[in-house]
Formats: sequence, structure tokens, C-alpha cells
Amino acid sequence: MLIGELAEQAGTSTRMLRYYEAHGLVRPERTANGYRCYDEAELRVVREIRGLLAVGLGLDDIRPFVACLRAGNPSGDACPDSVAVLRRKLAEVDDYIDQLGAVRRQLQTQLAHAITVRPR
Amino acid sequence: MLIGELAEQAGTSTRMLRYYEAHGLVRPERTANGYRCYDEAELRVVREIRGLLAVGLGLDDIRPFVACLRAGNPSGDACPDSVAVLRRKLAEVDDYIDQLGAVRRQLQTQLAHAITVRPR
DNA sequence: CTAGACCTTGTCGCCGGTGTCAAGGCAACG
DNA sequence: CGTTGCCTTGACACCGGCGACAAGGTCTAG
Repeated sequence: MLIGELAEQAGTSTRMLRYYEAHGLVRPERTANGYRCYDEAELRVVREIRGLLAVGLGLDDIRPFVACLRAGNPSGDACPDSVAVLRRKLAEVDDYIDQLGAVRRQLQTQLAHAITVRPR
Repeated sequence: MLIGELAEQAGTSTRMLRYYEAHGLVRPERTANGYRCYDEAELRVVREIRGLLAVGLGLDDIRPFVACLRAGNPSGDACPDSVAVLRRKLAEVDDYIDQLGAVRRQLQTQLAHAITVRPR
């Protein structure tokens, strides 16, 4: 499978596939003429990457998942490193949600004040 | 008040004060030798900017608040434009919180799956 | 032979608040 | 006069995922 085809299959761009490769996440073979050549396993890897990116993980966070898949596991989250990342990220998201809640309260307070000061 | 003093008073850096000025938020006088010269009103403006930045507004969002202060209002949120921004931002934050909630659920699902697949 | 569609590598730009450095002007104190 | 410490403008870097373009190689169909 060439890069364009994989991009289409995985719902991303060739740009991103090369980008992931530059960051050590994807490891395509090369054909005689130097074209990148991907097998089905790589498609699964890219799908995993895309899914995790969508959930808010960064490329560095995703590395363990890919390693896990590459180690033969059916799913990328079946390894302790992956689980650790998921736990950490969950905690981060929780923190962020709390912060946003605080911000929300701040905004509401300010809004209430604004309306009190100048009722109409 | 010179820029360094204002920076200290307002809890920011000279870099940022010049940045706000470049974006039209702060309007210092100039002394004979070209130094920026700020009065008390500008200090209030900068404090307003800092507070709103901390709540997640962007510089563009903050502009109406500054205009409101400059128009003689005791607080920057006493003008319809400011209130509109606050409402919009509150809605944005709500959306974002919802999205993060969805992400959180996703992460939890994935985590549960990971633990199911490889129980220890 | 050529046009088109694919591939290659490399580079630049985006966002937006911020740090930091450079090169120079000005003031005050010794 | 020199040093110190403020000020001035300007420019580069950061993050991190991504778009977009350039200049060139490769393959296939007409």
C-alpha cells in the first residue's frame, strides 16, 4: 500500500503520515524506487494514532501504544505503559475540567456583576 | 509611571505591556525623551487585561472591556459589547467542558477495556 | 514522446501569549 | 568620563499538529 492509499484508508493526509514517521511512530518499508510501502499492520497503527490524537493525546503519549501493537498485542492499550498514559491523561483531563469549571464560575460572576451594575 | 514600574505594579512584564500596546489595548503618553508614561487609569486597564486573560479571553475579546473603561465606566464589563463577549465566552467554555467530558468518557472506556483485556 | 498522477525531500507559515537577546538612547551618580 | 540602570525598537524562538508549496523522480496510459 502506497502512502496516498494509506492516507485515504486511514482518513488522514500524506503529510501527516510522513510526520508520524519522522516522529518514529510509523515504520514503512520502501519499494525499489524509494516509495513508502505500508502493510495492514501499519494501517492499524495509523488508525490507533488517529484515534488517540482525537482523544487528546500527543504524539509522544501515543508512542507506547504503537510499541504495544507492534509487540503483537491485538490492541494498543494492552500494555502497562499505555495504561499508565491513559491514567495520567485522564487525571490531566480531570484537572483541566476543574479549571474550566472555575473559569466558568468566574465568567458567570463577572456576567452577574455586569448585569447588576447596568441592569438594562 | 514608567513601563518597568507599571509592569511590577500590574504583575506582568515590560514585554507584555508593549505587546498590549501594539495590539491597541494600552495607550501610554510619551515623555520628552520618548519613554512610555502611564497614569493610574492605564494601570487599571492593564489589571483588567490581566484578569480577563487569566479567565481565558484573547486580546481581541478584551478590547471592548478596555474601551468601556476608557469611556469612563467604573468597571470594564458595564457595556453591552463586554457583556456580549462574556456571554459568548461562557457558551464557548460550556461547549469545551462538554467536549472534555466526552473525551473523559472515551478515556475511561479505553482504560476499562485495557484492564479487561489484560487483567493484571 | 508526453501528459498526468503518483511519489520523494525540504521548507515556510499558522496560532498567540511570552521569553530573550541585540544595539542603541538617555539619565543619574560617582 | 565611565558605569549602572532604566528605556527604545526589532527580531528570533517556542509549542504541536497541520496545510501548502517547490523541485524533482517514477510510473502508466494514450
